[in-house]
Amino acid sequence: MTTKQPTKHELRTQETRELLLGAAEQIFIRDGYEQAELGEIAELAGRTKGAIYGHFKSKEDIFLALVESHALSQRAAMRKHIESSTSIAANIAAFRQFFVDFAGDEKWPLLLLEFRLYTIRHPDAGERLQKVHEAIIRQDEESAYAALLGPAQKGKASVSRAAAVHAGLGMLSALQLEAKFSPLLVSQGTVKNIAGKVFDALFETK
Amino acid sequence: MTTKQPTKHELRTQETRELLLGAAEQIFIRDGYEQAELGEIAELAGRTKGAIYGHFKSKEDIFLALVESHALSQRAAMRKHIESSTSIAANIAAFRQFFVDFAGDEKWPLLLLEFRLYTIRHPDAGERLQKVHEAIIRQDEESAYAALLGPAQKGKASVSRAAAVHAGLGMLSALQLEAKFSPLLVSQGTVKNIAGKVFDALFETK
Amino acid sequence: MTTKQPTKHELRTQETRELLLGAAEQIFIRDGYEQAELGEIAELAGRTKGAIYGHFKSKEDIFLALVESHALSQRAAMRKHIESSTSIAANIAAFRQFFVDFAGDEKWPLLLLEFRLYTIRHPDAGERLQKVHEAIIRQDEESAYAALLGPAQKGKASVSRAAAVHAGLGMLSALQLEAKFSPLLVSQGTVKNIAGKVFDALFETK
Amino acid sequence: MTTKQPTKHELRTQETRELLLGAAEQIFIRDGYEQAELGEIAELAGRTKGAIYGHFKSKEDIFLALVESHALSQRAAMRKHIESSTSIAANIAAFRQFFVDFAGDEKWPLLLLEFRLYTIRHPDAGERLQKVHEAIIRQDEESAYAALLGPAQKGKASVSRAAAVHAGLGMLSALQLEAKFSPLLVSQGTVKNIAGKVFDALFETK
DNA sequence: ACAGACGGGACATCCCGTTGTT
DNA sequence: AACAACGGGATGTCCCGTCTGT
Repeated sequence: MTTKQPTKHELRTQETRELLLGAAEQIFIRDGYEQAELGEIAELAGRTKGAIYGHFKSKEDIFLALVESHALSQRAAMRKHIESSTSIAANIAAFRQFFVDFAGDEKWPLLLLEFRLYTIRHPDAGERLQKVHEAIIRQDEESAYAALLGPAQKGKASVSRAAAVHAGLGMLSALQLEAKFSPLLVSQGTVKNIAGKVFDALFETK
Repeated sequence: MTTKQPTKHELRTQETRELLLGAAEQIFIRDGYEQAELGEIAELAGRTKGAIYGHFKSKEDIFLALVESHALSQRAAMRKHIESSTSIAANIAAFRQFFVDFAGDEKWPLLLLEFRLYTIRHPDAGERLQKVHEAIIRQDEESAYAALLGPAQKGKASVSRAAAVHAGLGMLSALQLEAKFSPLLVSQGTVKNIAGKVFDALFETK
Repeated sequence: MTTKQPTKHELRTQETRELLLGAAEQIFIRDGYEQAELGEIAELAGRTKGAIYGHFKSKEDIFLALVESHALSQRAAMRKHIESSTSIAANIAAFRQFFVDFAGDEKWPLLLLEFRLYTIRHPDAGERLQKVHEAIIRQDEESAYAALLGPAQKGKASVSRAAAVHAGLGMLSALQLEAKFSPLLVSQGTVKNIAGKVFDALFETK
Repeated sequence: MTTKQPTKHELRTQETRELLLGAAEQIFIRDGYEQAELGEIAELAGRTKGAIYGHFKSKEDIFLALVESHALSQRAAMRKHIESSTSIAANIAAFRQFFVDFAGDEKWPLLLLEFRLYTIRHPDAGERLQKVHEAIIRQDEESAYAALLGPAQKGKASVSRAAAVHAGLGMLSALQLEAKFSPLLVSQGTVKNIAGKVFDALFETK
């Protein structure tokens, strides 16, 4: 076996890291990046601030680690969905489902919004940001998406596949935000309806 | 007339208020609510913090006043657009134009996003928040929008007019955010294309 | 009159600055730079940490301001001493007195030692450091000191006037330190004796 | 024999201790006591903080152990020098050489300065401090030094042998500090020149 | 003996809002 | 109305020393 037995230290480390990221998720979503307090995150995780700084370099670092972790699991989930599919039409259907589910999620969209705002306002946050971007964005996106979903329509008003994915996810984040903002007007059901419509419009799937 | 002639003093006061709001706009958009510093706002306006507290009660207050001011001028502009229109089709066209312009604006969408986030996280912010909401939202919205744009489609997947307006504006805010986040992928031109598609999808105008 | 009446604000500012620097002197000397607490300095001055940051940019800044202030008053005092002197011999006597007094001072030597250590360990502390240096050190030192004290002896073992001044002040700082370290062995009287001997040796005044 | 053969285990332990002290020397000299980080010391020694706390009780303890170790080896070296000497004149010459070498050393003087400052500021540091003092200072110093160097001159301005030794070493520490502070003005060559002059002045050796 | 994780607690820094002044 | 100084209080960051495990 190449995987050696994990020691208790390693187990503890892993457990703490997950506890911290779990707590960070709650607090960052609830309070936003700036208002989130590391002390509260630690407390929620049953640890102290000292533990946070044993695992992460800074508040920024734990935030980015959280986004990265979400992105990776998100991507893995999607890959699984699509692996079992054989036709472009099926891919599109799977992708559509992913979109709708994404809009309906109450956590990830808000986290992504925070991340977008943070990134715009800290363009020099450095290499860590690069890694997170790579976890969200793929290389050579357009061809990858074209292979998945078929090429984009041609024409003046057409939108490339990659742009559609990005803009779509961004807009759906805001849709969930809106649902939280005016829950009476924009229910979770409405969110799903709208998400579907937007997907169809962006990817022009008759 | 109840409105008396403004004195020189009042003019000066009014000017300061506008200077402050103008500076606040820049700083709040650039840094976000939490990171924005009142000192910097004052400095940019050529005043000091004392001036801010002469005109506003708190940081929250100047932020909300800014959003309210934008909302009112926005609404006035739209009203003007529509007043000259006579048919529902023309209304829809005018409204579509408003949507596309909104998405292309580089300030107001970001401000609105900040406002949404702030509101969600400070639901008990009190009466000031109410006034701002009223500036953005109308009473009896659905019927107002229906009168303007015609009734929404019926059916399981249909979306009410009011919900469409809210969700649409929210999503377009995020679209502009995306344009700032990935300018290479989502250009300002793409923003307008997508804004149009989303409008058509939401309001189902063949 | 060119000097306009100071406002109460300016008076208060000046007073607070002096209070803070006075308190800083006590604490920095007693505890050293690292162990000194800004809170204690503020408290001793009857102000709060907020006040410190209204007057100085950082802990480093208040420390350097303190050293600079001391250096300037020190230099002014010496200049006064020497102005009234007419011959080189009288200058030397005045300088010797200054040396002995310096060694006997219980504050300034320790402050200078802290400053030396700080400077060595923070070579990149920037322009502020330059200003402080200029307050302590003169330009074109050698000729200035030569004019004051006569030229240095020639020969292999001779020491330039400027080097003698610097090394001398440094060593006397440590002498005072030693007096604090072993008060029984090195009394304040011994300090003055030794300071005189060292001066004579360095400046080779028979 | 009470000293039994060291086992392999004990050798390893001894080696670690020396590694740690070597690393500590570098870090304490470079950063000063307060700024020195135990983590960095451990890393430099190729160990972890756990190892430090296996060998020493605290940060203070390793610092004092370091000073003590230096002092002991220093004293041993000097004893060797002097053992081979037969006349007081030769002793004085040997002692002078020791002084000049001390001033030229780039480590021990700085360490001693740190120790002096630390001691002044922690007078109640307890028994550990006593041990270190005994390593540096001898009992019945004056008679010991008088035997070595001849009695001190009599007279108002005379300085006892013991005081001269202490004050001398203290001042030379600061001399090396000055060389690091203004290397252009006070070169290592100048340091040796001045050290010699100061020695002659303090011990009044024609 | 040594490694690694974590607690615990301190502290510089920051900035909003208040107070007295002009 | 506007300025300027200051209080007040929070919080990210840091690091020593302990404790468990190997």
